[in-house]
Amino acid sequence: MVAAGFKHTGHEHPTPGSAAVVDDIVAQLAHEGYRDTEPRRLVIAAAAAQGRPFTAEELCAALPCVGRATVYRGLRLLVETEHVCRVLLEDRELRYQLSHQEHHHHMLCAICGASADLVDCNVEDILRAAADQAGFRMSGHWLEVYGRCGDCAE
Amino acid sequence: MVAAGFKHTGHEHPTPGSAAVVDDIVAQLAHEGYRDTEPRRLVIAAAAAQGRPFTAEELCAALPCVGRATVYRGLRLLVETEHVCRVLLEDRELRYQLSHQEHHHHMLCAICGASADLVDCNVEDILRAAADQAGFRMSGHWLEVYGRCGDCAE
DNA sequence: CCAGAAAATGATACCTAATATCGTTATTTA
DNA sequence: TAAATAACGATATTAGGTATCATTTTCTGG
Repeated sequence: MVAAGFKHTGHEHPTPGSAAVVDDIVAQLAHEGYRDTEPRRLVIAAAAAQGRPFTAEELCAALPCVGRATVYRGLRLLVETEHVCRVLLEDRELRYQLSHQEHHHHMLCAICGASADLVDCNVEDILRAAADQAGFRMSGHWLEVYGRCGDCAE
Repeated sequence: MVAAGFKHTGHEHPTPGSAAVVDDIVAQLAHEGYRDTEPRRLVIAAAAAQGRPFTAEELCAALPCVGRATVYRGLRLLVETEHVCRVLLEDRELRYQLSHQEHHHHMLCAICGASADLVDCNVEDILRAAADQAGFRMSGHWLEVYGRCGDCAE
């Protein structure tokens, strides 16, 4: 999963995939006033269990005992609270992924669907400067990078 | 439309909005084997008449005499032949715009919806380098920049 | 610990954007 | 100018996601 040569910084969860991740996120949500519910925990656990970016529908399928609307609501909440980030495939399919970093972008493998976080690339500054040149004040951006991961590059 | 300080390079169409733009594109399409049809011309003309990025539905509404499917097909063809580019809003709404450049990105105004082309920003190189670091071979990317245009910055 | 307030849930209806189907029409070209 | 085929358009269908709302669960304060 973790490609060689990239770093993790801050905002880490305990050993990914473990129940501790769920507890951790639930605790942070509680701190913001969101209740600790069983369906919500299931959504978080399922999200954490995915090896790579997943769709909302995949999560629904993985959680037949949780209502569709609840899965979608759960994902939305996790995105808003920045525990999950959204990634956009080349065909505009929307996928989700547990977030490990503050702010970052993704490299997505077109073959196997794996993702790697791109950190410490100062794209923002360059974009802001380019925007300035066009007379715009930049407030946000959407960036995805596509390619092949080391394993699929053959 | 054209914000101060950005350039147009290559792949230009004649005076935007004019019938010449339509003839120009139709001619290029003909060269690639696509037929010159009335509905297709209407789609191109309508696209060229838009002042800012537009949705497929907006074009359908602007062309009540052209079938929905034809509008969508026409747009798809124009995107494939790179006469039209797709832009993605922050809410993932897909819009289209006549393309004026070879390859470029867009700055989108969150207030008025205007767009400006970002050219000559060497983001690609930086991304490719960052991808390399993550062990990925980059093949493409999706980038949109959001903010406020000069007029809406107040 | 219990009751009430509020939040969350889940079944389902609905919506929107887009594609697929397929018989008909228009455009080429030989 | 006729045959081949590309394109069209009406419509059905799909996919992804949101809205509704009655019911259930969670939390809080007494």
